[in-house]
Amino acid sequence: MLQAKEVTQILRAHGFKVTPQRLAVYSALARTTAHPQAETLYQELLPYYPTMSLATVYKSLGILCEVGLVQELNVGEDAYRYDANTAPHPHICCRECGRVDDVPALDLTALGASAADCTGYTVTEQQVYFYGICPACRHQREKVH
Amino acid sequence: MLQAKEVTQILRAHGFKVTPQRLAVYSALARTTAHPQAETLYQELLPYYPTMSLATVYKSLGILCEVGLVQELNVGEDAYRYDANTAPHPHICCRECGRVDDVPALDLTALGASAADCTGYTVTEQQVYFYGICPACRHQREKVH
DNA sequence: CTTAGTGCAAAGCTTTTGCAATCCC
DNA sequence: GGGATTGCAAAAGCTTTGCACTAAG
Repeated sequence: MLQAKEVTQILRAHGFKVTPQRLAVYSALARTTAHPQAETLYQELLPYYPTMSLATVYKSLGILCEVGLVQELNVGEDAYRYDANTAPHPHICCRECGRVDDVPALDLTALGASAADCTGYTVTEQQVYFYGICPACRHQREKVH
Repeated sequence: MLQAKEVTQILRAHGFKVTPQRLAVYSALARTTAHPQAETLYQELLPYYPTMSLATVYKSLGILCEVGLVQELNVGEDAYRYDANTAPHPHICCRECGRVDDVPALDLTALGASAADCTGYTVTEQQVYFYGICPACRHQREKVH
């Protein structure tokens, strides 16, 4: 989670202007580990930035991705999710409640290398998604029976 | 790639009727390794099934996924892609031309187990996506310089 | 001051839905 | 024949776009 000052520098270095909206979107995203969708971020910011529009949230997220401050996830829902942790790490998604968590510290570099070997591609990025049932939903199920 | 007879059995076993449209969608998907989108399948089938509609393609794909004959991919595009190879295997996507290839034979079971350890989830599925430049696009680039 | 960014509404896409006609079993 | 399925058109949902106004540098 970077400070506003650092975000400012990075935006400027890429030729983008620094606006309260962009800082707010980054900061809201950096404060949570819930991997929110654009709409969710918008609803969170609205009380503090009453004139902000959903289109601006989308544009800001696009730029934050472009400068490498944010990454876009797609767990196979209707909408994208966003993550201010840009270190490559897997995500895990609950089929029951839809929550998305980080999976810490699995080393995936070897995987990427062997994928490059098999396919002849030059591999630059990777995304790993796991799906299952989160602890809370599992306990919920057990209670019912 | 299963024969029509086997597809028929599997659909019936799940209580679904067997229609020419469903068989055609499966067969088109089983014949290719290009991981097409619904629209692409629709365009391919249209000459042979002039009355088929895109909605039917979507509905058929949904049912084929449900009975385990097909899996849905999401490489982070606007649209879903589909794969008749339901064995869990990674995919690799070219950032330049958008093609999606299979990555054969990487063992991912250990990954899933350690993800379950880290997070407390019960892990049931996984999707691994690599991104980079495919051999054809790389050679194209070299030619230019 | 100049140019990029915001906010609004409208458009664009993919995917889903409602419903009458049709087809599978 | 009965009930699921098709095909069409319309709807729904997410994301992008065009444009006048505003604000950053």
